[in-house]
Amino acid sequence: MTDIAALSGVSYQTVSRVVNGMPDVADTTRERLLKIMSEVGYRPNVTARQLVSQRSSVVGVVTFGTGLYGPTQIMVNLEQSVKELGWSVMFCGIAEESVNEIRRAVNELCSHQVAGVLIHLPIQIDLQHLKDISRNLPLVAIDSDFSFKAHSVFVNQEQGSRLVTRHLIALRHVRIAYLRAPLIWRAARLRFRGFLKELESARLKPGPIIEADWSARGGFEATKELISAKPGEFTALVSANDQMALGAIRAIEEAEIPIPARISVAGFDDIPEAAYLRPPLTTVRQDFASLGKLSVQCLLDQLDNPGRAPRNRTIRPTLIERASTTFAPK
Amino acid sequence: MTDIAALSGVSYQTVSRVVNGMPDVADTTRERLLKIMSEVGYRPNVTARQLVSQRSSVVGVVTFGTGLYGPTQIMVNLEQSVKELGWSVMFCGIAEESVNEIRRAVNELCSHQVAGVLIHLPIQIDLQHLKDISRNLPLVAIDSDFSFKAHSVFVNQEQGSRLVTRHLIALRHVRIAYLRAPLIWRAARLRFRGFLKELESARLKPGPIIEADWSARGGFEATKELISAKPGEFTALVSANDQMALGAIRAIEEAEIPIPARISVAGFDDIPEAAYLRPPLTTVRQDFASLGKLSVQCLLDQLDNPGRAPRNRTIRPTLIERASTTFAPK
DNA sequence: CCAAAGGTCGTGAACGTTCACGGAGAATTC
DNA sequence: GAATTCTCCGTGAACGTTCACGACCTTTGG
Repeated sequence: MTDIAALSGVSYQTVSRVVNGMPDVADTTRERLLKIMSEVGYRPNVTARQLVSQRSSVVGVVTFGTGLYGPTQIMVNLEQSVKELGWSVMFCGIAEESVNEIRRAVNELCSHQVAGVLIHLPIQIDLQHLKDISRNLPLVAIDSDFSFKAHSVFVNQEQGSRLVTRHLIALRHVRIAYLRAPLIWRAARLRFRGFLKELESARLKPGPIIEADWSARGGFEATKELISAKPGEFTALVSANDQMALGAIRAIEEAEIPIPARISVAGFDDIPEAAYLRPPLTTVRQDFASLGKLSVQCLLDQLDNPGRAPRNRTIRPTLIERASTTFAPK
Repeated sequence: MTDIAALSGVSYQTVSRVVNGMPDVADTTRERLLKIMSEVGYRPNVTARQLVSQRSSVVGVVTFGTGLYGPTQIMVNLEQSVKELGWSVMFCGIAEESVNEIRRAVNELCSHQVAGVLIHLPIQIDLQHLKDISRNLPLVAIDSDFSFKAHSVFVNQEQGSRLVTRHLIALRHVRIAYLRAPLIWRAARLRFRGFLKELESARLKPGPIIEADWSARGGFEATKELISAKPGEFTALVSANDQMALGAIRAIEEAEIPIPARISVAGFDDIPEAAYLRPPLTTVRQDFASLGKLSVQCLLDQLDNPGRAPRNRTIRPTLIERASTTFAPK
């Protein structure tokens, strides 16, 4: 900046004014400076700016479970939403599911002077100790449980699960099995609970419950075992996500049971492939784009009026009916 | 830092030494300072450190096409590899496929004083103008074509495509159709070329060529049309990725043509679901983890010895044989 | 007992900005 | 014609670090 100033015979302050598009500078000098800057290839140093102004246009994102569809989707959409704002985003993945790792991640982001942190923590962890970390650090929890009050954006997982369960009940299914994911995962817990609750309000007993690790492979193995252990004990299977549903479908068809004629199958997530599986998968869609936008907006709100009490926003998922579910067999 | 110094009665320099784990400070004072720092919750300001030391431990990543399997996978694995280094990563997605957008992205990252840039540019763009931008900015091109010499890491897409084509030829297929992706995509072009080359070296003529947009939906539509237009003109179909292969499979089965008995199908990518499709998909696997590691390592090399001539590293994909391919029908 | 060496700590300057001022000249007002 | 306002620009200080250097005190060697 001083170089530019020297080069054009004005003071650094004037250069600063031009860079930031502030008033109080003659049009002629402004254009002259702009020209020189683009010739030299001047790039303002955001780092120095942050240092002195004590403000930042970078938001930190901490995520876990990248590799899974949901977390990845969230990551990508957050980046998108932040970019639309003209800000930058700094990611910090965590390796293991420990409080210390999270603390480390938040600390790292704070060291980089981020304006705020978006944190997506899909697993159950005792977060009491995080409370002090977040003291006067703007923070938005995305679809995560925090033991203390924090601004948050949720997808109503339970509601989504109820939708799909209700759909099957409406199709006169009575014995509905559930393929759940490990309950340390928040989404796994809530989806499972929604399933149970909806059954209860229809005065139905849950069918057999099995568990796998979100993957197609896991869903395949678990379902295969279920079929050989308790054949004919259910007419529908709800899976906690689409990948496991895919594995389940494969296991069921290997046992030569027709889908959906004898067994209906439903998933959760609406991965892009879901419509082209065979049969096309009935599932629940979460609007990740809105989730991203809402989260960023929530963070911005917090930056504008810091004192405000934590607010929750919730996104309702929608049921996508396809051919993998039909009326219960007689 | 000055606060810590005042609090413990030493100079800021001593505090700095403790923070950075440098020698020349007595064990007693070191422990005392460490204690005070953890009590107060002191976090070093990376921003200020960067400013004065003119060094940075942040690498920038610019990507395009998030949402697709490959780009997303690369993004996630890069984050992982950078983290293992103890560094941080700043992402910068680009909205449209223009040179200006890319320039903007690189500029933004430079403004943030990143140590170097990893750039994954899966589409064909005239990058002449980028040359000046990258002047003495360490840069690694990931599976991207740069018109000027840059350090790069590639996946041998062509080779992968040849592998799968050779596999089908070995199964005595003679009329092999190809479902390609739009040729502005680098991977689409190379995979298609590999297909053609392998056929040529076996003195075979390519079967019908169709095109779609990487998606299951696109693959479905294109294949459906192909079947109705030219029924029986091919005994195998190679797809440029797994999602399109999935769509193709669905279209073929809707036409009641058995897979692989009458038509063999192969994909590319080995998405986690590929093994659980029906039939399980023969495909080509790219090792994204290695790609990430190699890229970061390449960037580091460049930081250590700046003057060195650009080097290329290549990753060989591997063929994954599954049940969707078999001998050509008589 | 003195000089050299080693261990421990402090001082001033710099990094590239922004912020709160203040000042010179031109234009306007009464 | 003097006082006021407005337009444009510059100065000093600060942000939280690191770096190069120097100073003091203790130990070691002859």
